[in-house]
Amino acid sequence: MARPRQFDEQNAVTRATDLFWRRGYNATSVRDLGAELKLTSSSLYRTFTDKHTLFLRALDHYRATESAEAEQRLDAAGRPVRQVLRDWMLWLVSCPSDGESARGCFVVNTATELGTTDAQVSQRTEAAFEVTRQALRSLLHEGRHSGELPIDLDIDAAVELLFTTVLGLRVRERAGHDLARLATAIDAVIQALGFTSTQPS
Amino acid sequence: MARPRQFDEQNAVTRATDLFWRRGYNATSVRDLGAELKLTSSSLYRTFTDKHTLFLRALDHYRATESAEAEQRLDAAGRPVRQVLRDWMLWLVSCPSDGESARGCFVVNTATELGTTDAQVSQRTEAAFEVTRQALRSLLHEGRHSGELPIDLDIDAAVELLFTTVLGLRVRERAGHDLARLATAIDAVIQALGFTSTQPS
DNA sequence: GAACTTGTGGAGCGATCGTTCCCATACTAC
DNA sequence: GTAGTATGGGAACGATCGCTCCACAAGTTC
Repeated sequence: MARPRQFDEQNAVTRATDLFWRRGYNATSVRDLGAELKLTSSSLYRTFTDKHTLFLRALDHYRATESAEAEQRLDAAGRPVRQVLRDWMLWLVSCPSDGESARGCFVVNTATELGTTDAQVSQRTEAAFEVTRQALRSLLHEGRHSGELPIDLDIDAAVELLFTTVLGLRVRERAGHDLARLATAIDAVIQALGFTSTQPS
Repeated sequence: MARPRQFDEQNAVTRATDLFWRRGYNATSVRDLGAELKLTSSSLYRTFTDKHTLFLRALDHYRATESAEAEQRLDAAGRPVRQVLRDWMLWLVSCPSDGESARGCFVVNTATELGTTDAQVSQRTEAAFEVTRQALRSLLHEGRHSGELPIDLDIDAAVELLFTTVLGLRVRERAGHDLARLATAIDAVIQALGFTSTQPS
């Protein structure tokens, strides 16, 4: 109906997500965002209201892409549960850290930086956490049903252990820890689940 | 030789540590610090050089107090290793969150906020992590030596698993997760170590 | 073409950032 | 008491913060 946009809004959100992901909320200024998204501040504010709202958009975008891919990779689809779990965790800690420093997990970084002080943010981080927990729960149920996992496995406990371990792995990835050590932790937690068939994965 | 200080430097560092711990580096302004430490900016800068240096002092103070207590609590001193480990982790996640929001672990919060971008900071966080890993390693060796843990326990793997789990617990504490669920994760990781004597701890 | 609507560029708002400076103050040394 | 010295209080520096405003550009509708 009038002058069309010269930029792609979705692409801008993607770039904003990457910047917030790497630097965190407080360390990313609106001018940084403008430079990275190639937007003037007027376009940025007209389109995204303000910095905080754009951050929420970035969080939502992350969940819709990165988190969604993670959950997709947790879908067994007939493959051995042990292998799915192992590949998934290895994939988590070897995420592309394209140049600069390791990014870790945007949700984990955000949860620790903004803690429980921002209701809109913590509602999103908690929702993301819950989705992962449910995906893990489903996978373990499938493993127990198929006989890969012991019938008396305490799934609630196993989910808590796996989920907690994953958060730890994400922190260690962000901190730049040696991938080999993270792989050791991954194999250890998988062994802890007590898979019955110990075929190599 | 001249006018004496009206404030206790050590107490000021303690208060600064608490503030940085709760809010992080970027979200804590020098004026916030001045108000909390009851210092004017001139005294603050004369004593602590600048914000970044004070932050390093706070990190060092944290390691010398909180981290030191954590490592002391990891010293078996004749008690069953299983009990030491369990009490230690429960203590970690039920740290006093005196009012306001949960503080988590200052080292973990710092490592995720500043990542690997600040060499002086990451050198300290990595050193703190290494001390914890070594304390865990010693405890596991003791458990294996006393027969509490299986003789063929892979201690390297167990250390990586425990350490990673602990980082995850700290994140979840910061995020305000239910203590009962964290306790479930703790019991699960302890069970994973395969203690031989299963007496109640 | 004219009228209208929306995006763009950029100056600039008030507030706050980390930091410095000045001076009165309060103590020691003699 | 006097001289010397480090501190405490606080104004104020330049830079940057998040954000607003406005004139102009670039389209659509008729």
